[in-house]
Amino acid sequence: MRAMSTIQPSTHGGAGLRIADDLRTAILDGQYAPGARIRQENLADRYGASRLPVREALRMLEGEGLVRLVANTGAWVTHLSLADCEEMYQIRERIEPLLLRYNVPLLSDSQIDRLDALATHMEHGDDVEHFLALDREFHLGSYEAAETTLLTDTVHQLWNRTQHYRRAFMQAFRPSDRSVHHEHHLLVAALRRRDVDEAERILAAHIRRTRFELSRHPEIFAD
Amino acid sequence: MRAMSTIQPSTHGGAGLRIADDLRTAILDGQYAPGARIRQENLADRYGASRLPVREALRMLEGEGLVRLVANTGAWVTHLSLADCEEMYQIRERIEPLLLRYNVPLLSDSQIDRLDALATHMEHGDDVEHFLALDREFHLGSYEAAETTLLTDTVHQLWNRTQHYRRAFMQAFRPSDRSVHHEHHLLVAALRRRDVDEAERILAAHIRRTRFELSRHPEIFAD
DNA sequence: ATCAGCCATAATGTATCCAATAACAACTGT
DNA sequence: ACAGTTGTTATTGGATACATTATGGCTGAT
Repeated sequence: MRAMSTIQPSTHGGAGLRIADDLRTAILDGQYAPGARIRQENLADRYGASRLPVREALRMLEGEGLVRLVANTGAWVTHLSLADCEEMYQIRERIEPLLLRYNVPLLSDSQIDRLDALATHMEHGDDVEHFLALDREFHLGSYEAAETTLLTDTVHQLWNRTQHYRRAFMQAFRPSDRSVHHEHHLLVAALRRRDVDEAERILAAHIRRTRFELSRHPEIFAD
Repeated sequence: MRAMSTIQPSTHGGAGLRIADDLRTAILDGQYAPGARIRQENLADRYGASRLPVREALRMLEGEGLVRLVANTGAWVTHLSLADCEEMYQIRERIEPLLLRYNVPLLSDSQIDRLDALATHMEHGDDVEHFLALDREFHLGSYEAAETTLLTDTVHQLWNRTQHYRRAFMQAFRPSDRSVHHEHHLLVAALRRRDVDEAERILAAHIRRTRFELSRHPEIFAD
């Protein structure tokens, strides 16, 4: 009846998934802040569906760590503590190099060219959202060649779960430090040489350095 | 009508969770083989509930990777390929040492005593199920001291997702090789010395060796 | 005899309705 | 005035009923 604006339920059997996809995007875009309450009925009529597929969507996103569900109480966008976030960065530091290792021999020259262009493009321009998008595209792009499934999914989830705090950090501090870009270019160079071990080292250091920077600004995680 | 034996629905608001816990246990116990179809209605009247909480439970287990859901089609116990399993072992090889690192300084002497006893107990006795349970208790027990959340959960999930293939491997081959036990004892010794780096190395090697053994028996993953 | 297409059946997806829980506010008693 | 309690309301949890989709068997034609 209402909210038929967005989409008509022409396709049966994927409502929960569609809602989950949309809600995920909304959370990652920052339209929902961590800790924000999610009301089932709101989503239900926003998507012109009943609360049932909404609940399924929430369960899916709970599995991805983006949403926290409490029985008989409600749903909230997951809120991370600094300790949680550091944990995730430590995990990333260990498994992203592994994922990169899978990819190094498989990345095409043109894919590497694209990464190069992204790294360069990222250096110029001062819009936070733009930087976040390019940075994400750069790193996840370097993982696109291999057909790993679980590993790729895990890394994507880690990026999603920390997305908001990356944004908060960038918005608050806009580091003048150019290390990020140097590391990106070094990484591209190592990829060109197909130097797996060095690529792993650079990436691990890149993530570790980011973790240190985050740790120095615990106020981002203040409730 | 039946199955009111187990629990009366006195508690409102946790049915999905209860079903998920039960089903998870059943899958890990081997009562459901990988690839087995899961019928919503079956579970529904087994647990004396409607299909609705069953679906929630399935979504939860899907998030944990134990179940695969296809829209309009059904649910199956997740089936892993050898490549998938190797991926998981490679991830384990990288992050379990990290989790162990968190724990080494926090494990109490009595906890280490218990690990020691488990390692010894595991050596004698030839029941596969018993070995699996003790091995799991040993390793996950060595991760119980730290209050890491995401990392601990991830490791538990990896253990759960590979549980069936560990069982299949042990049932099929019962390795006469005693390396497992030597590694366990070496690990306990390193923990006693609070030698973090060495403990990490031993654990990584332990997991890596297991991965190699698995790789030599692809027939376990034959459909 | 084999394969394509159709139909019947069984299982899943969704909406609506009702029950139960929890948060909140007003009230009463000390 | 304050705290404990009770009632009210908004929100979530679950069951039943119905729509929709996939699947397996059957029929018929080539």
